[in-house]
Amino acid sequence: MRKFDVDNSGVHDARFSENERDATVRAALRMAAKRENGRKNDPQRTQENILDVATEEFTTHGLAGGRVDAIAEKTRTSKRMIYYYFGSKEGLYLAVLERAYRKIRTLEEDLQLSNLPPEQALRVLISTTFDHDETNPDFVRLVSIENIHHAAHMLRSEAIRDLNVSVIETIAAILARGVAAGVFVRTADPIDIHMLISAFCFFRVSNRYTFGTIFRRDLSEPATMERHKGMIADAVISYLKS
Amino acid sequence: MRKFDVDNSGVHDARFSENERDATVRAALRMAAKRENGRKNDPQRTQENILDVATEEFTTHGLAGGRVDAIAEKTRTSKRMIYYYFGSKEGLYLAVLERAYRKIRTLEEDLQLSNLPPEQALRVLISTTFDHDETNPDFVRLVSIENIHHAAHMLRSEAIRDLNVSVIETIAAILARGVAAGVFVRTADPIDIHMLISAFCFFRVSNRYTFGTIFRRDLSEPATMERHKGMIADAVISYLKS
DNA sequence: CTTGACATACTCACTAGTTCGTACATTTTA
DNA sequence: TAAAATGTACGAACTAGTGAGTATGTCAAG
Repeated sequence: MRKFDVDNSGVHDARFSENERDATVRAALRMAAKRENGRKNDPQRTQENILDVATEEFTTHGLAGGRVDAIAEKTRTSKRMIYYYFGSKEGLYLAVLERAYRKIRTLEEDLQLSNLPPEQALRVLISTTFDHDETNPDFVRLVSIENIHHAAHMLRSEAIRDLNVSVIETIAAILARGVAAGVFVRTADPIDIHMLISAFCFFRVSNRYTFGTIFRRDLSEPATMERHKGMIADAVISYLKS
Repeated sequence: MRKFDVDNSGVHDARFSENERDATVRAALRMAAKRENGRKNDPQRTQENILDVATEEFTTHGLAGGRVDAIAEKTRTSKRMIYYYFGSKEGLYLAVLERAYRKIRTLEEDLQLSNLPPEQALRVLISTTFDHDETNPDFVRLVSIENIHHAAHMLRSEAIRDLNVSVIETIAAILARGVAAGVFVRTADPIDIHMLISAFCFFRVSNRYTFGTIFRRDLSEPATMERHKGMIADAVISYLKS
């Protein structure tokens, strides 16, 4: 039997209150002791398990292509539980999407860029964005899927919308400092710059298969990755300096 | 009897060979005359009609999300005809994909760039790519969908694979001329440059909805478009000059 | 510290509706 | 009249979702 680690750090913040979490942690410890005999009630683990499997299913087959039955089969639990916890296929998909976004927020949060010189700060930011997309293909695919569906589910989730805004502020600050210091000569819109960076990093992952097929090039090769990382950074910076 | 061949050598070639096109044009004219009374056999028009509707359906709902019955209802004809001509839902999807690619090839074919100075040639090429993605959101969406399906259908179609290669040759020539003339100082890989350009142009369209939702910005606004077009061109050129 | 009532977590089997695909009949064209 | 093109109706399989009952854990009262 497979064991699932119940690590999930920030995940339950939204769904469970502090009190409830304590209760659940205690419960989990109790559970851990007598794991091998018959049924155990472990809602947290069950939900995480469902979300893990659902993420895999939706990212490989899309929302419409993903099968609830297929998800159910791969979980430790049953289809009935999926509906018990998430209400519907769409509800499950939304939960998957939100969890993916939440996971990212924690990563993006602290990057001490304000004490670095502007150009270096920007390079670090670009490198971070690049690595982020590279190491989170699931997230990239979910966003692609969302776009096919006209971002319909995203619209319903404020949690997701009020995200990325901090990145823009970070970029705006770097650009302002750069111009003030005379390192950058161009005054650019921070959202545009974010898009220039994000487009390249995202595309490398989202279009990996078609691009790879057409040009017979493996974009996940380390050497290619490093070259691309350098290229996007140089392109953005030379743009701001020209 | 079914017209659809398993190896589909017959269907697509026949539909687009020069000889038959003339024949069909003549037929179409004949048809046009007596359009209002009862059923007319017009296979070409029927197929085109199905492909138009199917493109719309697949680009809005994806491959799995697209419904054959929905397509059939919106056509001038019946579901039976879809299977008669395309064999299966996947066959139809593949035909849609191939037609989209074919449409693009004709557009990309002749761009007389070799007699323009390198920098200007590159600007024209970038502008063309930009406009292309902008005016062909269907194509962009189909490619996105293909990536979700790991480019599985693209692999089966050589027609599609042997495309874009000409763009690379064009870029390679421009870069070589630029370096020779001393306008560009950096020797870059043409495929990388193509990716830098394509990523931005593609992303603007493919991620229009999520990006628009998060940053509350309409990417299809003319002013925004022009600014972006200038930005990607400047970024690429300043990169090559640095 | 036991009991039993209650809430939560969970199981099993089932269904209503959808969806791709086809058998069969018919009409048009060459 | 043969072959190609088309319309109608239907079915088998799949798929999202549910009804109804069971197990487990909690907690308060005896």
